Amino acid sequence: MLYHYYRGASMQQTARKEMDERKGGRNSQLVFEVLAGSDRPMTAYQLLAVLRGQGLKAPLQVYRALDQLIDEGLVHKIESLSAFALCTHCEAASHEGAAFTICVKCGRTEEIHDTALGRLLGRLACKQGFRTTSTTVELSGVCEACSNG
Amino acid sequence: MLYHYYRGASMQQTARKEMDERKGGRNSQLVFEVLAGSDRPMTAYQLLAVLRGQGLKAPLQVYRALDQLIDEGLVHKIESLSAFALCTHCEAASHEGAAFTICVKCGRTEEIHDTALGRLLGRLACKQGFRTTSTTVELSGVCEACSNG
DNA sequence: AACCAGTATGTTATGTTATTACATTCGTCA
DNA sequence: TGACGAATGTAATAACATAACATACTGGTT
Ligand SMILES: [Zn+2]
Ligand SMILES: [Zn+2]
Ligand SMILES: [Zn+2]
Ligand SMILES: [Zn+2]
Repeated sequence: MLYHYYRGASMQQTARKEMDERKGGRNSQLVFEVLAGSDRPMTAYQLLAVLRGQGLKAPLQVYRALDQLIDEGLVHKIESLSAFALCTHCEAASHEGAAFTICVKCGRTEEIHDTALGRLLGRLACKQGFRTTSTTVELSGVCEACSNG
Repeated sequence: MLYHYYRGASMQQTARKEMDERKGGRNSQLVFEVLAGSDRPMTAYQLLAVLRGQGLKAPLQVYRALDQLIDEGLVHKIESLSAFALCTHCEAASHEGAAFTICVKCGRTEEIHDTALGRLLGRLACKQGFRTTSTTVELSGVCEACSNG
C-alpha cells in the first residue's frame, strides 16, 4: 500500500475515511491511492501509467474507477485540464459552490467551496428556468507561490 | 465587428459582406459562419465535416481558426463539451462573469453575463492570492423548454 | 525591384483523451 | 446449487488536439 503523501495528510483525512468505508472495487481503491499521493490533478492515462505496476492494462479500467469515485463525490474532474483530483471537501453535504483555481505555471489546483457562489449560480439558473444538476467552475491563472517565486 | 447581430436565417449574406473588414483569415471567416448558423455548440471535427465542402482538409485548420476567434473574443470554448460556441455578448467589455447553461437533453447552451458573478469569483481568487487570467463557469442540467416538453 | 519579417496556410503524421462491444469473473442470495 | 447483478478484463476504435515542417501572401525597407 502506498501511504506516501506529498500533500498535507490532514487534507486527505476526510476522503481517506470515506474511502476506507466504501464498497467500491479494487481498481477504485488503487486509483484513489494514486490520486491521494499526487500534489496535482492527474489524467486518466497518467494514472494508468502508474497503475500498470499494479496490473492494470487498459484505459477503461481507470475511467470506470474514476466514474465510480466521481459518483461517490470523492473525485472531481477538472474539465479544462481533462484531469482528475481528489475532493478536498468531502465533509460538505454537496458540491454546489465548488470551484477550482488552476495554476498555469505549476499545475497545482485548489478546491474552494463557497456557499455564496452556490446560491448565486442557483439564482442565475433559476432566472432562465434552468434546472442545474452539476456545476463546473474553474479559474485559470497564477497561484500565490508562483507569483512570488 | 458586429457579427453577433447576424444570427439567424439571413445571417449568411450579411456576414459575407463584412468579411473584408476582419483582419482574420479566410478560415476564421468560414468557421465563424458555420457557428453562426448553428443553434448549439459544435466540435472542431463537426466544423471540419461541414467545411470540407469549402476546401478545408485538416483538423488543424479548424483549430487555428478557433484559436483566432477565441483570441478576438468572438468564440468561447465549452470545456465540458469540448465544443465551441459564438459569444452572444460581444458588446461586453470583458468576459469576466460569463457563464453557460448546458442542456443535457437538447444540447443547447445559453451564455449568461453577470457582473456579480465576476466580482464574486474575483474575491474568491483574491482570498488565495490567486491571479486569475480566465474563468470557466458551466452549469449542466435541463433547460426550460426540455423541462416542459 | 529585391529583401525581409510577420502572419496565415497547407499537409502529414502523431499524440492524447474517451468510449463501444463483448467476454469473463465474482459476490450475494433465493 | 443456480440465477442475478456488479465488477473486471481485453481489444478495437472513436473523438479530440498538437507537432513539425513546408509554402504563400502581406507590408515595409533598402
Ligand atoms: Zn469537492
Ligand atoms: Zn503555481
Ligand atoms: Zn461571451
Ligand atoms: Zn434543452
